[in-house]
Amino acid sequence: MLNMDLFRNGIDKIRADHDKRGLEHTRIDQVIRLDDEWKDALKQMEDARRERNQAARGISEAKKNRDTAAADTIMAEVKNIGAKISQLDEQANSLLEQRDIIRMRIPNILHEAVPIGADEGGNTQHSLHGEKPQFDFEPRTHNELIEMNKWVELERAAKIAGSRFFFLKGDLARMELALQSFAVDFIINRGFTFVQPPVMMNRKAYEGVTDLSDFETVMYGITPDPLYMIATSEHPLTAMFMDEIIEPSLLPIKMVGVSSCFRREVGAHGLSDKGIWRVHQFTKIEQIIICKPDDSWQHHEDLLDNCTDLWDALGLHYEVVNICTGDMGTVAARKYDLEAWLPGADAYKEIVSCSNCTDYQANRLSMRFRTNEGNTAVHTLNSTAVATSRALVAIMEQNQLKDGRVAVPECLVPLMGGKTHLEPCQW
RNA sequence: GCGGAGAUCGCAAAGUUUGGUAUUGCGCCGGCCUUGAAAGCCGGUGUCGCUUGACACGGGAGUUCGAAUCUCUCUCUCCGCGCCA
Repeated sequence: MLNMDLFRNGIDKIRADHDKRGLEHTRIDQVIRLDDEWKDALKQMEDARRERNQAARGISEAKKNRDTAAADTIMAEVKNIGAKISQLDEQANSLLEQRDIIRMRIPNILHEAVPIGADEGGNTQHSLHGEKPQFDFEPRTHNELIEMNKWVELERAAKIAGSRFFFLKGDLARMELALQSFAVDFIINRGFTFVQPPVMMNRKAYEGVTDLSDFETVMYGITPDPLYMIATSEHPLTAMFMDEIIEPSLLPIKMVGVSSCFRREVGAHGLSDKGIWRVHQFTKIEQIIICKPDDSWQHHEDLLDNCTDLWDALGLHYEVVNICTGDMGTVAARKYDLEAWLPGADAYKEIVSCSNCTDYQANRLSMRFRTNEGNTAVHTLNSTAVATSRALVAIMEQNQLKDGRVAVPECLVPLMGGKTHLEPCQW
């Protein structure tokens, strides 16, 4: 959510950003109009309240002087003022609520370096890492590999949970655990604190960190308690400091989280989504930074460096993509994706997303720190380190051998008891 | 799940019995003093509107001219009991 000050004193910035995104200005105008109406209503209500307060003081004074008659006179005068106040109060609250419902839907101000484009076709390449693996045989898709090696059970998972769930088995499951451990250690070594979050959140906290439409398409709600399963540990870790004034000496707060992630994936279809690429539940290691506004763009680059160093260590071939205006979404001001080469699919596909959300989440969550000029909203950043299911897909496809086995990335071998290749599961 | 105690400005506390419009200490910021610093003294230090103001004592509702204070309700924390990986 954008700060109201920007609507009152920096409206040109918002309009320019909408132009860049190709959006109509309707919502901006609505927010400004509702803000003016709210201020009028607020003023009226405050006048009425002031009247009431003065009367109350008069009564207090009169009673102290044992002047019951004077007290009764004033009480009779202000008898009905309460009803008037609550009516004005209701009106003001309603206007404020309307204003902020619309304000919540206005996207963040983009960084100037964000390329302009209508959709993902407008994304630009930032850098290319590693080399495309060459095969002297026809490379298999990860779906073929998990089936021939019996590493994943989709049908039995569908039987007990539903489609897009999976059992991981044998060496592939073991490598999943090794990946978690490797990624967490890797990010800890960059000065991040390891944090394991709750995997459910209440509605209020969740509205602070995500696009409202996600409640319909992404999040699982819980019965009977009004909670939501987290779609990523970004959400609890960012909302962790909700409603707090953070000690400046604590900033920047750097966290690496690991959690199961739950996504409904409503509307997602397609052959390329078969297998474990797009699923309802997966594990993700996530980097989070909460910092002062002046530092956030440097931190954004640092997060990306952590990612590229980590994926370089895994020895995989991928490109870094600069996300364009049309592909950006509401919350981020700038976003890099890592896209891994999948020889089976003959395409680069998303494995990491690295965002600077500036003060957009912090405004909604009311997360601030002290400065000489008063309390100021912090900036929040998040980046995948590794989403294990997708990392497994990339490793399987890029490291596959002619016989269908898969070479374990060197950095993971010590975490797999010295095992250098994934062997088929017996059943 | 049961019983008890609690939630007051960044932190710590008073005020709640008896309703009259939020106080103190620490921390932080600024000023005075000083060669500089500390100490000391003075002022400031939640939110919104900004011109005098309004709001804020965990959230919401109620009683009242007026609620931190009384009533109801929800949430969370602590202690004890029960259950449990």
